[in-house]
This record gives sequence, structure tokens and C-alpha cells, in this order.
Amino acid sequence: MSTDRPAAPESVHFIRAIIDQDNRSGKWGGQVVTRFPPEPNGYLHIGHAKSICLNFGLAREYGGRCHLRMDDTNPTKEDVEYVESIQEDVRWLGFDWGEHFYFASDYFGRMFSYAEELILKGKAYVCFQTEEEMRATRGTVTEPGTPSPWRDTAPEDNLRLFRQMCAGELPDGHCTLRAKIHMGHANMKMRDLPMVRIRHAHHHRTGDRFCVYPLYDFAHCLSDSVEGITHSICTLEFENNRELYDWFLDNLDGVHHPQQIEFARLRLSYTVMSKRKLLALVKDGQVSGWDDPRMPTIAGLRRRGVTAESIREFAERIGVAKANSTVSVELFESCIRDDLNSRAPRLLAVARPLKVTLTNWPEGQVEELDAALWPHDVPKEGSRALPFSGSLFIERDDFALTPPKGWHRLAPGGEVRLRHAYIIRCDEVVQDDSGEVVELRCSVDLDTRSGSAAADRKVKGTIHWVSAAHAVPAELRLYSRLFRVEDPDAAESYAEALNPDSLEIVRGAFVEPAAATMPQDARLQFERQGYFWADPKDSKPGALVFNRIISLKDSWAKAQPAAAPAPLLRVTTTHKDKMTGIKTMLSVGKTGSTLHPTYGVPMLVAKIVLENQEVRDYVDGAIWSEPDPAITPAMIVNMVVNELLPAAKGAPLATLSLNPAGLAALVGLVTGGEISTKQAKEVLAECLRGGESPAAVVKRLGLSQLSDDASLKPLVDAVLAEHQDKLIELRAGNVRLLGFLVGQVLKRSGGRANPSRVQALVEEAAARA
RNA sequence: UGGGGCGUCGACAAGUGGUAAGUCAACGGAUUUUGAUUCCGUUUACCGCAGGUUCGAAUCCUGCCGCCCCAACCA
Repeated sequence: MSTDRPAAPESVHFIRAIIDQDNRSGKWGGQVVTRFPPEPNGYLHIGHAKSICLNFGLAREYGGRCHLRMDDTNPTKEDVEYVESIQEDVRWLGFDWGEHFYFASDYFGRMFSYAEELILKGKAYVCFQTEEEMRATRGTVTEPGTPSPWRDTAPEDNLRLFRQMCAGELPDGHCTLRAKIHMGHANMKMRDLPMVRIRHAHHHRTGDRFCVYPLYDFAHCLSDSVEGITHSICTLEFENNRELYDWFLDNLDGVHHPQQIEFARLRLSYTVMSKRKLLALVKDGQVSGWDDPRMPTIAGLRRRGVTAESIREFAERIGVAKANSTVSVELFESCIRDDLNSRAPRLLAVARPLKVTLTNWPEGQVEELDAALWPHDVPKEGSRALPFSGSLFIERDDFALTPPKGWHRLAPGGEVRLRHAYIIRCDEVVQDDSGEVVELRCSVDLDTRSGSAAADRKVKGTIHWVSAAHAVPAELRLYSRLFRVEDPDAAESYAEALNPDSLEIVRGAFVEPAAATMPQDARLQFERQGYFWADPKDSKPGALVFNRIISLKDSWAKAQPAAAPAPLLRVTTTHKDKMTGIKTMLSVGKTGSTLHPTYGVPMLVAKIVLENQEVRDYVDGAIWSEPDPAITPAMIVNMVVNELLPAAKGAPLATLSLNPAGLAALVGLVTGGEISTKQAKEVLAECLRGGESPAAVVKRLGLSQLSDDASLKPLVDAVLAEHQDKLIELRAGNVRLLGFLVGQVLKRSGGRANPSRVQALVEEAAARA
């Protein structure tokens, strides 16, 4: 286990912030109950892993629990095969749902009685429109829909009809139970969505017990509710559904009402994530199955040899937010390498062998080298016996007849070190009739064995090798990215997007003997090649098959101009630099120049006041209430627009506990120098909360502003003394430090220092250099 | 054209009125019997754009631009 490295500090993403807030307010009594609710109609993938890590991780962090729930409301699509694979995958990722394994289908009976409750309340009705009719009458995003002719059926009739549906007296599609909400609702989801449909189908769990099945929106909130979920976390596309989620639970009596929270699902570059496309890859035979090591499925990653730890680390590193974004696959690869680096013992293997004969090695002699399994910076002990002889295989790629510039490997007449062994010199190249190199005849420098006295002779390169007589044959499967384009979803077709070289099967490779005796599930590094492990399905003793989990970084290959293995096609989708600049410049009305005659503010600001009678009355009231000539209408308007309106949070201004005269008084405190604008904000909030007058708040909180230099100077000097370096930087032209220093003085004064005076003093000090 | 969301370095992502975190990538350099790892350092992100408020704005206000989601008896 690679747990000795300090865990990355977890960031407080917005969901953790919500939970922290709930725990402070006691909203759920300190409980955190989450759930992972997959539909058992496909295999889980890395995108689900993000959600699993989030839900189970949160529960673990906060000492709560996370349920695993099969969202099996659609009998025609779901299958037990999937419920098993899902459980296996979640468990493999390292999470435990304990007793809390559920099926939405367990709640069907309760859901239908909730449906009856809604029917009786006149909140649901049985509708006989066909699918097409329903679509046609739903309206569009800009036009309202038209009500169903059955919308006003009496509750008792609806109840009778609904019971007929449930009893199986009606054929598929004959009618549905619909929520009675509003056919003109701006949120399309609220336009009387169907809750229950008729499906005479065999369900993988409830068998033929039901012939009606609830739809997602109705089923999901109730499943969460009956399980006592507190935080129902789902992906962004369900944001529109939240209103419906809340509607159902608000309209049912005495039900628990979880909070739905949406976050951005994972998108990965060079990867497809949709079930449909993944299924197509399997069906079209582009991959060998759901667990093909190139697949982003959990099963595929597992078979490739990726560890659960690296997936969890990845989930933590990408964070959780609401911005729709695409994580570059390099980040995932980095997590995989990082985990394997400290986990995998190092061994030697040759993928494409080239014979090397050591001409001066004693005939038939075999030397057993004691070779360390770990590099110097992995704090682990251990070595294995590595047989060395006069007949070896090296990697074909490690020899070049005409070496390019910067070549560190073997070339005619050149020297390299054989890892853990000797330095050899290539004396002779044997080629066949076609000119292909078939053998190298080399001489070995017998004084240079690793660890021996004279071993420190330096040569440019070190290469891997195996002894021909001891080499164990193996098949290597070299996997790389399935797609060669960054955004395969945007590609026209597979043909164009698929990487033709995503799997290279190398038969005739050789591994050192120790590789055959490692535990079956051990992750290994074949030095200079990558991380591997034995394929769990196909590798057998005597017929070894190793999957490459991930290659090593290769700065040599990357530096070679032509050979760059990286993407051939790049579909760039920078949503930046679109011309937004130009467009806005054309459409913007300049606000700076013209001021509104009575209010003295830019027209655009005045418009806010003018267009809303309520605001206008308030502003005018404030202006006329205060005879103090130091207060201009502009000050009032700015205070109202920029501070009061947002603080009021949409409440009618007339109901505010700060009346126009009070607001004018507040402005007066600022112009009079009693408080700063910053403090004014605080006072405003207090007035709104408690109904006190501004002056009373200032008095109670002791906010009176410090403006005299006599009390300010010592504070400024103290801060400057403490931050000498910052003052120097400020003098050097880093004006941002001005804000920092002023802020420090303000903090020291408990917020009472007059900021503009402080700023002047700091500027003076800086100028005094 | 209605409603719901989202725009901070090449990629993720903190930050919620007082010096724009961190990670990956990239680029240098050191160490290295893996062209790996490790370690150091670098890349001036003026925070979608434009105005406004403020001593001070990524953060507050206004307008605009761009992207995503919603019109399955799928989830």
C-alpha cells in the first residue's frame, strides 16, 4: 500500500460546504445520509466512480451512511446481470453499504398509495391521451401547453381509474397517471408530467406482481424520502427536475424531504462515457467486452490493472463543482502512475528481442546477479536473483545502426550498461540478406559488474535485457487510448475517432524468471517500459499474458520529432476567444457620459429606479426626508441600488424595517464621516435585521470611525513595521500591496479605521522611501 | 424567443470586499545503473466583456456575450 505519503488535503467543495452549514444549523440533526442510485441497465464507468466516491466518501467523512439503491423502475431495460456487476464494482472501489442495499421496486406499493393520496387531494389525474397527443399538447419552451381533457376528472373517478390501471384491466399505454400542476409552467418538467405508466412486463425483481410502474421523477424523490436520505446528490441535468422533486414531497403529508444537490458529471478527454456509445463499442466488436482494458468501465479499468486507490485519488483531485468541464485524461494517468510507482516492484522484460552474444564471456557460464526490486527512492527492501549469461536478448529499439543525435543506447562501436549487470560494447552487427539486424556480437567489460569496485565507470545509457537461456516467453498487451481525438463525442464517426493502435499484441516477448513467480495480482514495472500485471482472465502459468496498465513517461520519445505517439488529430474546442469582445463593444451603451438630471447617476443606474415604482418611491422618500445638503440624490440611489436592494433579497421595500428616512440617515452617517462605507454595509444589515435606527446600531456596536491621524498613525506604523518586505515591494511598484496593507491596518483597528485616511498614510509612508 | 444552470492559467479547481491557493500539463536545472522516479525552479491567470458602487472588486450592482440542460409513458 502506498499510504505513507501524506494524503492530499481535501478541499471544501460546495457540497461539503452545504453539509457543514447544515451541521452548524442542525438541519438534519448532524446526520448525513447519501445514496448512490444507479439504474441496473449497464456497467458502471469512471464517471459513476466519481459519484460513488462522492456519495460514499461524504458519508464516511461525516460519520453518516450511504445507501446503494438500484433504481429499477423500468422493467423493460433492466437486468440482474447488471445489479451484480454494480455491487461488485462499488465494493471493489472500496466502499461498503452495510445493510443498506435497496431497490426502488421495494417501494412500489408505498409509491402507489402515495399516488392515491395525491389523487384524493386533486393533485393527480388519470389521462387517456396517447403518447403523441401528450407530446403535442405539452407546448414548447416559449408557448404554454394545453390542458388534457381528463384534467378535471373528479378525484373519486380518478381513484377508481387508477385502481383499474393497477389491477391490470387496461392495456399498455392506454392511460397514465399524471401530476396536476400547470400546463403553462415555464419549467417544462412541471407541465403535468406522467407519474405512473402501464407496462405489462416482467420485472427482474417483482416478477409479474405489478403491471404499472412509476416514472423517475415520482419514484426517485419517494425512494429518497422513505430511506431518510438527507442529501440527494445528482448530476446537473436534473436541475430542472428539482422543482418537481420538491413538489411531490411538498404535496404529500408528513413525508421526509431530502435536499437535492446537483454537481457536474465527469467528462474525460479521449474518452466516451455514455452507456449508449459504450454499448456500441461492445456490440460492434471494437473492444472485446465491457471489461476490455481500454474501456472506461470500472470492470475494464480493473482488468487493465488500475487500482481502486488511484481511482479514488483521481476522484478527490478533480474536485466537485457545477461547471461543465472536461478533465484531461493526463490527470487520471498521473494518478495511476503515482500509485503504481510506489507499489510495483521493478523487473526486466524484453518486448521485441534482439539477440546479443557476448564474445568474451566464458562459454556456458551463468552468473546469478542479486538485483534490487526497488529504486533508491522507494523505501522498500527486497531483491531477486537475476541470471546472466553470454547469450542475451535486448530490446530491438535499444539498438540503432545509425544513431540519431542524443542517442544514449547501443550503436555500432558504442557502449551501454546492461541494467544490474555489465557494460558491453557492440563490436559487430550481423545482418541477414535483407539487411535486417539479426544479432549483435559484443564484448563485455568484466570489471564493471554492478556493485563491484570498478563498477562506477559511467556510460551514457542503461538498457534492459534477459538471459536467453532463462527467459520466460510471454505475451504483452500494450494498451493505449481507445480514441485518438480529444473529444470523441464531437467526432463524426468511430472510424475517424478510434485510435487504430489502441491495442498492440506483442507475442514472442520474454520476461525474466522472477516475473513468472510473482503473485498473480501483483502490479509490476518492466523497467523502461511501463507498469504491467498478468491479465486475470487469459494469463496462465506457462502461457503468461501481461497487460500494460500504463506506460512510463518517455521524454526521449516525446522529444523525437516524428515519432510522437500522441494524438494525430486534435479537435480543439476552446470556448475562449470567440469574438465576444467585439460583439459586446458594439452592443454596449456608454453609461459614463450622460447622467440622469435629478438623480445624478448614469442613465443605466437611474433606469433601475425609474422602472420600478416601489424603488422609485423609496428613493424619492429618502431624498426628500433629509434636508442635509451634503447628501446628494446620487448617494441615495447608489446606496439603494447597490446595497439595499441586494440585502432586501426581493422583499417588498415597504415591509423593510429600515424606512427611507432611516436610509437617508445612514447615508448621512457616511457623509458626516461617522462611519465608512464599508461599515455602512454592516449597519444596513443590522438595521434590516433588528429594526434599530442606524445611529443606534453604530452606538451599540461601537462603530464610530477613527479618522484622526493621532490614533491612526501608530496603527499604520505597527503594520508597516511588521510588513517591511511588503512596503519595499509596494515601493517597487506592486500596487496591489496597498490594498493588503490598508486591509491589515483595518483589521488591527477592528474595522474602525477610516480606510481612505489609512490609505493616504500608507501612501505617504511609501513615498518617503 | 421561456425557464434552469455555468464562465478564474493549456486542463481541473480554491477564493464570497483587502498580496489570485493547489494539482495535472508544459519548460528549464539537479540527482539517477529505468531518457522513469525524486527534488528544485520557471511559465507574470489584470478572474467572459463593458460600465457602475467603493479608499480598495474575481467577489456587490447593471447591461451584454458565450456554453450546457429542459418539450421520453428513459433515468
